[in-house]
Amino acid sequence: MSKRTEKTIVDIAEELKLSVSTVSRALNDNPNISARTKDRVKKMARKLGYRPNALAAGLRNNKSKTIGLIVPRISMFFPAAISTIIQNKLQEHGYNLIICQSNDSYEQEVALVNTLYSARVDGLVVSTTLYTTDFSHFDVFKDNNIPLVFFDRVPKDYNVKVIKGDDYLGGFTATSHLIEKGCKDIVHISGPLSCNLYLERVAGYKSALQQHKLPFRKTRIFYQELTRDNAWQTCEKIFAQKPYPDGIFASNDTTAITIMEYCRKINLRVPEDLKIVGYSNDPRTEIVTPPITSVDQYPAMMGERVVAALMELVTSRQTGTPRYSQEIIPIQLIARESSAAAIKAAGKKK
Amino acid sequence: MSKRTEKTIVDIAEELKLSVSTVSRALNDNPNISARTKDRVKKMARKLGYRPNALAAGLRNNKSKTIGLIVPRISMFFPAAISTIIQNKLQEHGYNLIICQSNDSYEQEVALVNTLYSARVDGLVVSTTLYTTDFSHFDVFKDNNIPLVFFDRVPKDYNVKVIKGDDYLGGFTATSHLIEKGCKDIVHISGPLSCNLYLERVAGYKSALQQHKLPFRKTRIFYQELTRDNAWQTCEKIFAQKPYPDGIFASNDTTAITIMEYCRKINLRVPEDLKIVGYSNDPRTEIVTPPITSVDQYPAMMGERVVAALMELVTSRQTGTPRYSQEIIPIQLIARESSAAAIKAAGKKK
DNA sequence: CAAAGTAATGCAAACGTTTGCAAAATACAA
DNA sequence: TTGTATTTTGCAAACGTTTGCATTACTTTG
Repeated sequence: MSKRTEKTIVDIAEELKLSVSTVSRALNDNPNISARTKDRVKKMARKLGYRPNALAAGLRNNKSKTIGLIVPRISMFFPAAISTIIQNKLQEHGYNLIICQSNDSYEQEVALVNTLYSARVDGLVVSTTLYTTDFSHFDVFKDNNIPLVFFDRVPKDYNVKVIKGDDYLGGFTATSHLIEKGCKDIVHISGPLSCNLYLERVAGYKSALQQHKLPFRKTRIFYQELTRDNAWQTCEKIFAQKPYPDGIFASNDTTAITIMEYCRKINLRVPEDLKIVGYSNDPRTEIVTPPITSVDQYPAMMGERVVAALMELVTSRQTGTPRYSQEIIPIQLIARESSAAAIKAAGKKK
Repeated sequence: MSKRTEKTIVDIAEELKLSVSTVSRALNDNPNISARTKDRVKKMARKLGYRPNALAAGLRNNKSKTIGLIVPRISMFFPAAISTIIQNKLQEHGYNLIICQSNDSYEQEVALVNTLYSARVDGLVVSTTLYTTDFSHFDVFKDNNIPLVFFDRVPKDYNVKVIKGDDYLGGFTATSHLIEKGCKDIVHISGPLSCNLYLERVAGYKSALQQHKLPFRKTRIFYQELTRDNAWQTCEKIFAQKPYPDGIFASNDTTAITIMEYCRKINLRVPEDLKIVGYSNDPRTEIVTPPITSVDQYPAMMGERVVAALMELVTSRQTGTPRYSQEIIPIQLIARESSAAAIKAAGKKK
């Protein structure tokens, strides 16, 4: 149907016998265009069905009003929660968001960084792959002084803006909680240590044991991608022989939930025989029976801080070399039945 | 640090004493550029750290290699599941995806359509707001013959490509299932009828009742935004007076889960006293106790079909007026304990 | 009423690509 | 060697904006 119907500002200009510059300024509410002209231009724009071309403007201005986001997976609770916030906040600031998934593949991450750079995004937000230890593919952004913000899974030894949870404290708090509830033999199921945040949680775990004079044993800690399948297999290992642990601190909630299912299968009572703490406070932890204790990471706060940091960087682009800071978002342990003390739990179960 | 370091193809051209056109063609593997030149160009591009500018190319080619996606919320299971698939598939096709959330606000949806048009996306994928009944804001896309695909929440009486679940059958199957399990008085909690798919599920519900010679009563059906809070309130209404229903078909899983929590609170046994069926097969239905029967909508298949349809439209842009078709994705009832027949359930509960 | 100041508009270049057409370089044939 | 076919390269315009600077059109003031 409509062939070359794409109206541009030159169409408006011709129609009104004005110059394109005047039209452009009028549309952008430039102060030294008369009110009358602005009015005429806007009316005509509407009449012609004019639609601004962001590509052209972006090319000219060297800014796309678009932000890139790379997360491992948008279907996982924590990144999903943060992405939601980020998208909504950016929308308020007039930015579009290109969301990409690395699927925890380093190669994909590298490729994505490049295409997002090609798209000339005005900023990039990243939560890295589990296995990203080399960060040089982000250099393009740093070198060209394009706002770059990492959150949650953040780089180690790479000078850049970082917003992360308090993983050390999280690990410490979770473990301490189990100890306080009476656990003496606590297994920790961790993610791979290539990802820094797991390292910190492990440190917190160790530190809590030490502080309570409990022994740390290498055999009581497992490193794995925290999937359902892996969790099940690890359970099989753990419960292949006695003594069983009396507490498990899992570094994500999928794992915690799976452990609980396993317990049900082998008739181990939670929390009487085994206490469980997860991580992230996935809403699933609340609806499962018994509800699972977890460490909340305040995703909304983190998302808001990410956008705030990004906007700061975007507006202060020219102001010399930015000082890269690291922000720590607090955590909070949400105690639920899965880690309740023996007596109380027994009472509740009738 | 680096000031005007942005290298362009003209830098490459100058460096190599070639024309920009040759460089451009070389980079794009144009067949009538000699292998030797291609090689030289690519080497130099790498050496200079050249990065293609997609904005410039997009402006010139009138295509951005970017697709827009508008969903109510990316944190809800079903849209999230589909978005994941769509993003991954598009990535394979070399397209970026701009994901936007309407937050179920009609005004936001309109605004998003416009900004995505401004961004000159090469296609738009939409699952509408609950309250979108006027679709004229999508006309820009139709009129300019830009690929436009709707899924799940699709328009009524708006000639466009549509990929939807079999909602009538879903409603029918869910209701029939409850009847077969012995329910005689089935409540249906539906979304607002401004959204077509709920209308169809209601039709399925009615039709199942009728087919089994059960009476349809207006008072046994509720229309509301399917949130947790609303579900709880509706439960309070439903169980404010006897007779209680013996089955509830909820049009989403959040509602189904909330109903079950409510039952626990008022000591109503599921499935003995009340059987429940949800919709969408949210993974939460599986981990809750008892697990909840739900209607699976094959989100992966739907997402794949969306992308396939989109790509077809993108490639056949010039080929006259496209014939808009409607694709129906099948559904499948996943029977779980929440709707188990009386005897069996009693046995299982010990 | 002229001069000077201010307000409003226009010119033209630039942003980084791609591409139709023309031109040059090379290969082939007679 | 010349002419023709074929391969390879270059010219220049175009995509739709924005913006520094120049110009014109109005006001104001002495």
